[in-house]
Amino acid sequence: MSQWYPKKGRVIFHVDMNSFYASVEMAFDPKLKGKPLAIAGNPEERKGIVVTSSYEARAKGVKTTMQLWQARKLCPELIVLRPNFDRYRTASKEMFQMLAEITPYVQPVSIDEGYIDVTGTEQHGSPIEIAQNLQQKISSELDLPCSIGIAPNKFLAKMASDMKKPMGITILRKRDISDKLWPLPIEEMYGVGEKTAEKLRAVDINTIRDLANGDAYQLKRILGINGERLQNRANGIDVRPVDPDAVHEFKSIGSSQTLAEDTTDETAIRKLMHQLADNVERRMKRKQAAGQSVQIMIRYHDHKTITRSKKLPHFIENKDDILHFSNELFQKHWNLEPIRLLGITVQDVDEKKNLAKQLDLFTYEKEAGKEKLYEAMDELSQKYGNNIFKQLHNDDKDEEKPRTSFQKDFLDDFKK
DNA sequence: TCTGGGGTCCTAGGACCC
DNA sequence: TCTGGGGTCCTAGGACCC
Repeated sequence: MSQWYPKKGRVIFHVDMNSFYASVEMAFDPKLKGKPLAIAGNPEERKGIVVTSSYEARAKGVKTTMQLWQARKLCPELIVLRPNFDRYRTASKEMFQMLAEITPYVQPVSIDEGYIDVTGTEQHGSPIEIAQNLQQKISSELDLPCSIGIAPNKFLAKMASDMKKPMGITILRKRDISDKLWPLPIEEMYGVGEKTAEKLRAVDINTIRDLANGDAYQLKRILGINGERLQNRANGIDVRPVDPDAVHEFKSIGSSQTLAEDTTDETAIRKLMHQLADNVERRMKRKQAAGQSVQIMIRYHDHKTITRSKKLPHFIENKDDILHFSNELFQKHWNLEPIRLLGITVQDVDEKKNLAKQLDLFTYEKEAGKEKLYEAMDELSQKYGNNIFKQLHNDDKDEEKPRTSFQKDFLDDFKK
């Protein structure tokens, strides 16, 4: 966790790749350039929705999440490709590598966008020069377009990168807010979705300016803590640091899939559960992670969706365990109606190297002595909370009683 | 005719403890 | 016997983002 204290005069970039999947395909096969292109799932399995489309397709009205048949109606010459995630991951990695050459303060937020904090990197030139060089490098070496927002904080940088696409560079200083940010309709603000926009419109807040100057008390009443946060952002206030470690602090790993058709067939359901558990296990292995809760999701024929979860007394990482607890939840909560989608997610996930540190505490005591152990536990409990020690207790319910009593002593001490 | 699949964060009620 | 207040954990659901 980087303790990068927000300070005055930060310079933050938000780098946003333009129609990323479509652009990668065009870089891969230049014959596609200049043509209306859509990346979409499989239409036969009712996943035929547009994930990304090129600007040429957008000009004809093609939009993300649109059904494929709709898109084809709007644009009969549309070229449709299935996604090639390996290609996108490779391109993404190379792009982030270029960001890392400028500064170690790189925070990826998704496969195609990220923040960097370029404060104090004058040796590379002025912020605008750095941005131009970066955009040029990504374009010439990867053949990919991007937009860059330059601002004193993350929120403004994010809004700025959205203002000029494709291949834009936009500076949004505090003094530009009134002219550039405030005129925008409220739903264009990052963090304001459909529901929040409805609520705001209902009290006659229609632009970001209205939000910035709105009644703080009223906002808190209708949006809770989020009202305060959104209003701050509308006023250009956002102290969140660019955190390079955030990418390692994942909290859940899940997999879900819509069935080819709604079903009550237990064989089909079992097969899908296996697939999902397999998928989750594979990705947990890749990340060297284990987790302590299992959640299942069931979406029924009528789109009604439920989630059911269970916190476990120990960490799990294997397919057998994932499947076992998922099945348990499923059997208990399925209402026997036809199912459209199933999902399995492992939550309370951490990298095993961190967990190993916890489990090794008692070896550590023997080697380093009690004083050192107390320090280590102090550190761990501050990071994870005291309940982490209860897990150890549950793990060793039957044997190793001394551990349990030791913990109790420790926790008593700890409270004093 | 019903928008996929991967996530994060927040809320709210009940259980439980002090 | 009923009376508070404070805090955390667990679970389910909702909103949002890409």
